[in-house]
Amino acid sequence: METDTPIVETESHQAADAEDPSATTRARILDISLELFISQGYDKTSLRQIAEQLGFTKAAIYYHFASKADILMALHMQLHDFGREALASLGDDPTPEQWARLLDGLISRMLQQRALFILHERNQAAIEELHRESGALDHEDLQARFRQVLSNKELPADTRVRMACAFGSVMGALALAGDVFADVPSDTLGTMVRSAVSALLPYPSAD
Amino acid sequence: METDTPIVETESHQAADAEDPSATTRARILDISLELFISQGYDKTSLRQIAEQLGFTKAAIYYHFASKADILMALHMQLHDFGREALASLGDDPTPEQWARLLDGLISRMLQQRALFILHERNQAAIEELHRESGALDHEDLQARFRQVLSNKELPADTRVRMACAFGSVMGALALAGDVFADVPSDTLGTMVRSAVSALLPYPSAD
DNA sequence: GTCTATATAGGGATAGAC
DNA sequence: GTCTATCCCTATATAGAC
Repeated sequence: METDTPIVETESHQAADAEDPSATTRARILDISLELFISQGYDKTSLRQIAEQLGFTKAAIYYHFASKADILMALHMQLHDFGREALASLGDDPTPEQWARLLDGLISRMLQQRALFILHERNQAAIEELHRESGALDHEDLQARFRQVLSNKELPADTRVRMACAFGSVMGALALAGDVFADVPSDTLGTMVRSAVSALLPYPSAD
Repeated sequence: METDTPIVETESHQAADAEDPSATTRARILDISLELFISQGYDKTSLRQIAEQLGFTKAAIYYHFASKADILMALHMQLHDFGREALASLGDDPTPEQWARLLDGLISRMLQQRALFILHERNQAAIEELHRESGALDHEDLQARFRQVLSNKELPADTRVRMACAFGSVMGALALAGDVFADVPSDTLGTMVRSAVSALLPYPSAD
């Protein structure tokens, strides 16, 4: 399956400086879970299986996470933080120009974090359930924000569709990076996708 | 969730002329399953739940399908047939021009059948497992064919990336049709997506 | 063709020893 | 922080009545 390029990067080690063993274990759990959740799906992945790859048993995981859903939530939050930060620069109804610039600036970091995006694409149902159960905590969600931007009726329909296509282009390339595009260096791929985005949303770049 | 536009169209009623009750029930099972597999995911959807919506019980489903996986397989085959037919016109290593034309001709039918595409996007893991277990029966798979086309090293990398972006654009619009783009008529949406594809792969259309 | 009842298995989660 | 043992629940699938 993923024999060529590893999809999973090292996780952002939360608040751990270097040697905190518990944080390291936590990160290992997230790493392995991310990989399994992508390749097998969240539901088909059992805690027993995760524990097996870690080298210890199912129950040990409960020391680090309250539940299986909690692991998914932690991974979800990594993407959420990524998106929150990215969308912060956008107003309530961004212009397609702003949208193009946003994608342009994000692409290389999206490529680095592509496992998180693929996780979401392939486990939307599980993540939606997560939201339902958590009640919308403080959870102004990324996806909701995303839909809001693309729903903006101030913009002509064809522009909104182009914005969706631009995002779809990025996701399409992302999904194939390290697989069909394993031969293309990440930087190069980023440049090419940026070119595609500007072909879809042809606005002059000011600076 | 899907309160606005129903994602699921009426299924192709296999070999049933009109009144064959068993074929109708079969189609109903597929309809309901498709809807549930998309909204909840394949794994989280139980046969009990499907039967509930049908108005009878779990065991009755086994009269029409040998297993739960069989239902997914039937749905998968609908997309497979769609794709087989579509890709038939392509040679082994199509030019980007042929690719653009293919997408162009396919978009409106893809929009009609978008539930099948979304099913695949959101249940890739389950479908891959299906393939593993079925052994590759006669199964020259759609996805493999797809990767093959985009892996063609005869083409420059940027062209291949553009082809992937074009497909991603279609999928991106597809995923949002009836949701964010519920206000855009299907025909109009199709036209806009076609325009996006030709912006990504700008080749003159001959006929 | 649809039902009830049941066999069987596996997963999530908890308790408590070390 | 990791282990064993166990509880409880739900799911697939089968057998057999109607």
